[in-house]
Amino acid sequence: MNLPAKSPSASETRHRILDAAEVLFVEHGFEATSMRMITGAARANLAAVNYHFGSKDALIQEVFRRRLTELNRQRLAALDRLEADAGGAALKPSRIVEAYFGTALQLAADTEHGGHTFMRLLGRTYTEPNAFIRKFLAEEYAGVLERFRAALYRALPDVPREEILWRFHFMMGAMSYAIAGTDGLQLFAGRFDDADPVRLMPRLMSFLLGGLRAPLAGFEQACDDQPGRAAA
Amino acid sequence: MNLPAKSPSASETRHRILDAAEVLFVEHGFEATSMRMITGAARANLAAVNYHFGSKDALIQEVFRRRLTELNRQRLAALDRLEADAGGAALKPSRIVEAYFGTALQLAADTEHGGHTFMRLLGRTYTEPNAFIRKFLAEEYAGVLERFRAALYRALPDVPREEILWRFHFMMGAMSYAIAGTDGLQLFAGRFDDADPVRLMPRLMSFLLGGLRAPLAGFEQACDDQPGRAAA
Amino acid sequence: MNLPAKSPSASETRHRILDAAEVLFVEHGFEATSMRMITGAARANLAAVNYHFGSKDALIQEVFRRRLTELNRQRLAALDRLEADAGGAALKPSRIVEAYFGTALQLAADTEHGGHTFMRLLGRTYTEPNAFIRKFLAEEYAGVLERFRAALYRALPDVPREEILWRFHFMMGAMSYAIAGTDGLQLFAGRFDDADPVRLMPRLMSFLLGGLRAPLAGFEQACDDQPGRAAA
Amino acid sequence: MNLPAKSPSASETRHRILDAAEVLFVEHGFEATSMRMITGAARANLAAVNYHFGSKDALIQEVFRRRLTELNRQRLAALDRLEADAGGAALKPSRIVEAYFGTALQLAADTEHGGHTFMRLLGRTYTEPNAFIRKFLAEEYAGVLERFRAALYRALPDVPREEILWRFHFMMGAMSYAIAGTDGLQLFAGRFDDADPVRLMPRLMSFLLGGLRAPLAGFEQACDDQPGRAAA
DNA sequence: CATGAATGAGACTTCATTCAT
DNA sequence: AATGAATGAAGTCTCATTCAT
Repeated sequence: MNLPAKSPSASETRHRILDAAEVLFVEHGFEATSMRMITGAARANLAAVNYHFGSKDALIQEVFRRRLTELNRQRLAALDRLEADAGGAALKPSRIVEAYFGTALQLAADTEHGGHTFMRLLGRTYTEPNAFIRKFLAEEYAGVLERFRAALYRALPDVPREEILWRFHFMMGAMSYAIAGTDGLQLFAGRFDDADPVRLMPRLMSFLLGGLRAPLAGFEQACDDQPGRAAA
Repeated sequence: MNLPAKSPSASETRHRILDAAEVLFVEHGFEATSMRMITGAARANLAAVNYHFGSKDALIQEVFRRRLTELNRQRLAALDRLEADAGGAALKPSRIVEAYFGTALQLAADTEHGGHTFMRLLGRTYTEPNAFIRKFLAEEYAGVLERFRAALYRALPDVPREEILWRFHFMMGAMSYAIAGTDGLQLFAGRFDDADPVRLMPRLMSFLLGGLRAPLAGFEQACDDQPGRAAA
Repeated sequence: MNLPAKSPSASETRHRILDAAEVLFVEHGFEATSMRMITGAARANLAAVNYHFGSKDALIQEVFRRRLTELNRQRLAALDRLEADAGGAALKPSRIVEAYFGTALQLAADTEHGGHTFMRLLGRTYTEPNAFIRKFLAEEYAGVLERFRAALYRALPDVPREEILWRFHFMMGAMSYAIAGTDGLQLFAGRFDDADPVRLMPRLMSFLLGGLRAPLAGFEQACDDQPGRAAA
Repeated sequence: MNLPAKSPSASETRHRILDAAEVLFVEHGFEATSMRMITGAARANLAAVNYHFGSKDALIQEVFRRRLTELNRQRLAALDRLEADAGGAALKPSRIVEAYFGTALQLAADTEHGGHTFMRLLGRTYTEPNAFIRKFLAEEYAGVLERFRAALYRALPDVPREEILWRFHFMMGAMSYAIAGTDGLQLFAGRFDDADPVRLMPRLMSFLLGGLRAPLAGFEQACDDQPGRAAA
């Protein structure tokens, strides 16, 4: 099984280009990655990108589309399952957050099929200056975000909706940076002995939910300011 | 002090270039911002950048240096004050976080003198792929981070050090994205009626501390999963 | 005859390519018309041109050949008829000019079957810099021009032969430009309310014959310098 | 005198590029002339065209502008002189034609400073398919043509204005082709022993005026159909 | 008879940088 | 202190063409 696809319609070159581009985009960024670098790494002709995708921009778009379509499909499926299980009752916010960020973290933990690579790329791209990329990313996300936004509104009826959006925003930032920034800047170079993406999940999820549950205004709650110890 | 800058070494052209570059770097990124764009916006000769700074990379470095030096000086000063006030006792973690992130948020709230612009740039740069930029940013931060890391270790003696680093990491991500991503991707386009950077501060701070205080492992704490209401 | 073209050698794709190429060549020129444009407009595969014609140059050649062969056949037939009618006597120069240019103008008046399109293309091609095109056009014309040159020599025995050639040259220029330039440059934009190619014929023919009959050297003939009014 | 201009502001490279481009455009056409060919011939760097002109199109435009401005200035000056001499009386049509076409032919006779080269280029360009070139040529000509059109209308008050425009059109065609086509297609290859552009002038002028004076409609005027012999 | 995939060559343009002035 | 001219390298993209199917 898993024989190399010989069918020309599956265009094996096309896939090699997408894979090579994904890796190089993470490593050097979109602008600094030249078509020559991509086709070189993909063992393809320089003109192959334009032949298969039309332009560099279209290639970038396809790199995202093939992964995001699947990721967001899984996110929606997870949310569907939650709602089906709840049977009309309001969902627990933590479950919603898990459905959204857990799915992404699972993809980020996949180091075998490029999932980790892609999530690093995606994390960085949220602050991408290129207008074209921003635009189609927003379009690609529109549907999913709408669903999760509505779910959170229902789950947190007493929280001002604007605050919900902000916290969702903060959570996305924490996750993006956690994934994209770790191998990048390495501000605490050498100190992350354990950058295993698998173990990132519980750490990040705990942080995110802590942030989500934090008191709404001000931060001078009477507390000892120490992380709590989870009940076993 | 504060003499009228008559000195030719203070070269007004130099400042115009730095200001123009800062704005353009935020808008288009480093690679996509050409020397022509910079010198054009700064009403300077194309060769002026190389004349004043030596190279594009050196210009980038200087754009960061002039702001980061001051920002990190303020951070250290805030930490010094805290420690002086505590008189040898352990600091409250929330105060440390305030000293680090509050200072940055104050700069981000300054829309008059380019502070906001710079913080957006800085936020994006944490995930910058360019090796040269990563390297000097790490150097620029080394001292401050060392101090704050040590302070947090002392303030949270019972928390595994690795976990402290991770949470610091998550907090930086949430802040960076909150500042850099807001005007960028706009995933929830049009829904942020209130993107005022001044009001960002309490919101973000509350979220960060919530994350910092979250239970360490797992997230099935017995709680109602709702954000708390701060005591007045 | 007129059997339904079932023969595969008549390949309908071939004709669609020729028709599309003719139109595009007029619109954009040879160099600026790519094989993609041609096969796209002809709803054919990109490789179809090379398959059917061998190369782009061969296609260009065929676009001309299929029309020129017929046009020049008609020209020769008209001249044959004139000579047959004259029964050995010298021909009137105006009849010869009519045989040559009138035939072309008739083709140019055919807007139904691409004749107009082709004549615009032909008109422009007389000044085509491409060596290959010049060469085969010259060959294609060699026979016809030889016959008409000889006829004019006979019809105008007192006029230096060099002058005859020059005037023939001038006439071709006037006609080419009249056909090719009208829809193109439009120097007098909007002023040609009547660009009907059918009505072009008498106008141009009158001009050509006026030029042909003009005094040979100098131009200070005693005349009122006004166009004559034709006798009804 | 005529020392090589050392001043950098006169940018000698710029002129070399313009001269080289003019020659190559005549020889190969705009599309088939690459920037490499131009800068190669001008002994300049490949980037020099973009530095001095901004783009290939802008270079094309400048090639025309520098010559056409002068040519049309001379045409207007000639017309001004005619009108001044006439002192309010109507001009002879032949004088107007001389002012317009004679000036052009004089430039075409200048083989020393590229005038001949340029006129061949100009002649071909009247049927140029490239929309951009057509547009700016039309603009460049607008003023001159307006003046000459008005002058011809005044000089030929009894001739329908539309007919005047057509004949002007025909004359431009005859001239363009006479200049541009001679060295090009060479339909009568080898037969023009005397292609001397200086001697072209009286020949063409005679033809043009013959066409201008031709009877207006139909061409069956009672005449012997022979070119007249000019009165000495 | 026809086509999808692929390619080598070359197109125009832009880049950061240098240098003489 | 500053600049206009110039350049080598490299960018993306399009070209006509080929070939296995």
